[in-house]
Amino acid sequence: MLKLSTKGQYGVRAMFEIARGYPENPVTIKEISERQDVSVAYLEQILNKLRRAGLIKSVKGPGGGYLLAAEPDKISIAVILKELEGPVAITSCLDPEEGCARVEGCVTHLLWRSLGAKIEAFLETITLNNLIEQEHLLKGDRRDKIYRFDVA
Amino acid sequence: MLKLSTKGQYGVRAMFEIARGYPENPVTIKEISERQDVSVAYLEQILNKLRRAGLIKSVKGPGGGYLLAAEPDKISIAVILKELEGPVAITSCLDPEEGCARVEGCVTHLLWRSLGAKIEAFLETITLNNLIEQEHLLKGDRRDKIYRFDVA
DNA sequence: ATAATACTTTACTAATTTTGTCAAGTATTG
DNA sequence: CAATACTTGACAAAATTAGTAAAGTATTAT
Ligand code: FES
Ligand code: FES
Repeated sequence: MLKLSTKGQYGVRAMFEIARGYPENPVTIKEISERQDVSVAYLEQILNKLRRAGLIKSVKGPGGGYLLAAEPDKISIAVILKELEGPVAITSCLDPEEGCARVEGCVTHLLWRSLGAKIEAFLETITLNNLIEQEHLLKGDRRDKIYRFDVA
Repeated sequence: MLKLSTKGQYGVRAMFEIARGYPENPVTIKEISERQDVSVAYLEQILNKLRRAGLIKSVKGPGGGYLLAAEPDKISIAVILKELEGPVAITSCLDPEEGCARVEGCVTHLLWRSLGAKIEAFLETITLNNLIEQEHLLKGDRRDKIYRFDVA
């Protein structure tokens, strides 16, 4: 339950690859495709959304590619996912575009709202920079010190 | 993003109605259907799963219906949702039945795992009893004291 | 007994969402 | 001016969701 679509997952992984080129090194779709094992055509779709949202910039022509539009520690996972999958909305009653007539007096409504808020708050605390830090730890030998995103 | 299916939502709402009959008053599918606005046929499907999972008991014949199999404060939302929608698995890589070959060295994997763990932990703290408490507050006038499931 | 109540099970299907592919562009630079 | 690389929109197969339908079985009040 509570699955994330591949679009969101691939999007975060693509942003991570682009973040590795920050601040001067444009990363091509082809590179992202090879490193993250996602088709070029699908990535085009995803990166277009992210560019229109202003999260990345593109550089055309030979030597071109994608660049982060802000510092890696200023871009949260929450922002990326929201662009690709819309706001966190556990139930359609909570979706800004849908709503529900039963909200008043609905016992579960506040529960789902609270869960959504918790998820959002968590994803807002994680940035691309955290992913880069995480990678350094994964590549190093300090297994005992791996940063596990707060998992106890 | 991160939507819950209607099955899960309706399931929790149905369990809430059954909890109101605890410990001696069987609640019929028809009653649940009317109060929660879900078709009888669909509820049959949902309640069957929950019964097979041992969360509720059924009493046949006139005067029959469904009863909670345990105390309302012993049944968490997490348990209900797991029966109806399977385990929390933000990505298919985390799904016990699927897995992923890239797990080693995957930067985002721990992130999704951590998020899933947080969601699960939260849902485990909420019980049917909490929903009943919440209803009392909603019906009362103490708007200032509404229990909001921890939303700040 | 038996009729009424109420749960049980399986099968099926329409609608939606997801997960992509494809093709024909446009822009930039060496 | 050719190669590189982004850009856009249309389209479709596959999977999932959200139900409906029908034909049961079990129990009890009368
Ligand atoms: S059913 Fe929509 S808010 Fe509860
Ligand atoms: S892609 Fe499967 S674990 Fe990261």
